[in-house]
Amino acid sequence: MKLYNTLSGKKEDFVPVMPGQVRMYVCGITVYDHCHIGHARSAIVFDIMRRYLSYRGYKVTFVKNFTDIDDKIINRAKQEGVSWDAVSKKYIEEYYHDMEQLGVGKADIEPKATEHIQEIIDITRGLVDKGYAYAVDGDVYFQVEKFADYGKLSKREIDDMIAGARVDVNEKKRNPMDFALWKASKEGEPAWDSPWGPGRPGWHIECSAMSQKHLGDTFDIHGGGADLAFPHHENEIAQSEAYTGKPFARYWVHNGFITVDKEKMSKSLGNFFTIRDILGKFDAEVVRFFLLSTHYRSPIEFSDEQLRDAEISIDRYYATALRIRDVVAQDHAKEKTAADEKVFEELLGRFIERVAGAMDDDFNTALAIGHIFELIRALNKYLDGKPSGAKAVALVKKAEEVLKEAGSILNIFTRTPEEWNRALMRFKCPDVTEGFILAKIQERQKARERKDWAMADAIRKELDEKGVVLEDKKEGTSWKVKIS
RNA sequence: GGCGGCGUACCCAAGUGGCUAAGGGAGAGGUCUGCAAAACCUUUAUGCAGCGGUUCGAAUCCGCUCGCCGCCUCCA
Repeated sequence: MKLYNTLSGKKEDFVPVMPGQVRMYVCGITVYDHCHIGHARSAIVFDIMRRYLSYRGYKVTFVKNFTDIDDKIINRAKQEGVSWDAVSKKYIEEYYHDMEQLGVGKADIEPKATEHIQEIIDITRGLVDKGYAYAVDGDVYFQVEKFADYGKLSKREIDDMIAGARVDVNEKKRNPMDFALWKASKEGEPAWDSPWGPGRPGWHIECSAMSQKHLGDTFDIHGGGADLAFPHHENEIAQSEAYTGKPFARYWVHNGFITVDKEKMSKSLGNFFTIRDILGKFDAEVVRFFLLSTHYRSPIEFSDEQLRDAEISIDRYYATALRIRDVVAQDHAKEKTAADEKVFEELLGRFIERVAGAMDDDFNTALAIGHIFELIRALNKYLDGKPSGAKAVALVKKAEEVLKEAGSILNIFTRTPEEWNRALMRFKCPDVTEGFILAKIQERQKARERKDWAMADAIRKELDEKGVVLEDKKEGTSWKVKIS
C-alpha cells in the first residue's frame, strides 16, 4: 500500500511498526457546537481508511478523541448559562447521532481530554524536568527553540513564523511561538489541581497524552484535517518526541477541506452547512458517495448540484442491482451466450483487484468508484445481449457479488433497491404512498390493454408530476422515484 | 511577507514518464418502446492554465509567468 505522508510530502510505501497491525490516531472534534459537513468529511475519510485496512487484513486499533475542555466550550457554557461539562456532554451526544446517521463507525477507543488529566500532568512535568518547558504564573509553556526538529511537519522555520504578523503577543512567553501545555484557570473556570496550581490542559497536549497511553510512544498513522497540521500536529510532535525521545507517528495523513464558492467552509466565515441540515435534504448514502467521489486530499466544492449528481450515480447502481435480480429470476432453460461475454468476463475477473489497487494507492476512492461504474456499464451491455443459461446466471451473480464487495469497502451500495427507493421517497415525494402508485399503475394497465394510450399517458404524466417515474417492461410496469 | 497546494472537456472528477487521457452528469444523434423510461451505441479535450526546458518519449519531471485556494489565530 501507498500512503501520502505530510511529513515527507510524498506517497510512501505503508509499512506498519508491527507487521499485520495498524495503530491509528485521528483528532476528533471539540465538542461545543453542531458538526458541519467538513467534520463529516474527516470522519468518513478516516472511517473508510480504517475499514479498508481491516479489509486488507490488518488488525487495526483506531483511536479518535474528543476535546471536551477548551476555551470555546467554556465560552459556550457562559453564553448558555450552563456548566461546561453540560455543553461537552450535549455535543458528544449530537456527534454520535450525526455519525450514526452517516454510517460512520465508532473508533475502538474514544478518549476524552478530561479523563487524561493525570497523564497530561505527567508529560508536562516531564517536559519541564527535561528543560523543554517552563512554568510562569501557573501556566506552563513548551519552548519551541529547544526542539531542534520544530517545523518539520509543516515545513516552516520558527523565525519565518515570527516574522509573520499574526502571532499573538504574550508577555509570559519567552518566544512568541511557544505554546501552552497547561493553563492556569481563572476564577470560576473549570480547574484541576497540578504542581503549578489549579488549571487545565492546553489544546495540543491532550493528543500527545491520549495517543501515547492508548497506542504507545510510536504508532503508525496520525490523521486529521489539513488545518490541524499547523500548529496542532506540529506541537504534538514536539511534545511527544521531546518527552519520549522516540519518533511519534510515522505517517501523517490530512484530509482536504470542503469549500463553498471556492472558500474553505468554516464557522468564522459562516458558510457552513450542518450535517443535520444536509441529512434533511439528502440521504446519508448520498453524502458518503459525494465525499468519496473526490480524493481525500483534494478540496471538494459543496453544492446541492453535486449532491444531486451523487444521487443520480447511486440510483444508477441500484437500478442495475434490480436488473440483476430480474435477470436471475428469469427462465434460464435455454443456453444463450451474449456477444460481449468475453469482454465482460474479463473485466469481471479483474474487478476486485482493480478496486483494491485503487484503494492501495493512497485510498483513491474516486478511482475505485470509476471502476465500479465501468463494470456497471459492461454488465448492462452484457445483459442487453439477452444472455441465458447457467453460465450467464453465474456471471451475473458474480457481478452482483463483487459489486457488493466493492461497495462494502466504501460503505456504499449496502442496501436493497427497495430500501434505496424508500429512502428517496422520503425526500422526493413524501406525500405519495406506494398503494396509490400501485392503484394508478393498475388503472393505467387496463387503459393500455384497451389501447387507450391517451389515458395511459395521462396517468403516467400525473405520476411524473408527483415525482414517480414508470417503466414498462415485459414482466409488467415498475416504478421508481424520479430524481432531479 | 514565509510555507504548502491546486489549475484536465459544458460541469464534476481520476490519471504524476510510454497502449486509443478512467468514471459520472449535461447536450446532440441513434437502437429499443404504442409512446416513454431504463439500458446500450455514437458524439463533445490531437488535448491536460500559458511559455520555455530535460527526455527517444511529459498532463505527469524542472524553471518562469498568470489565476485560484489553504496554513502562518480557533478551525475537520
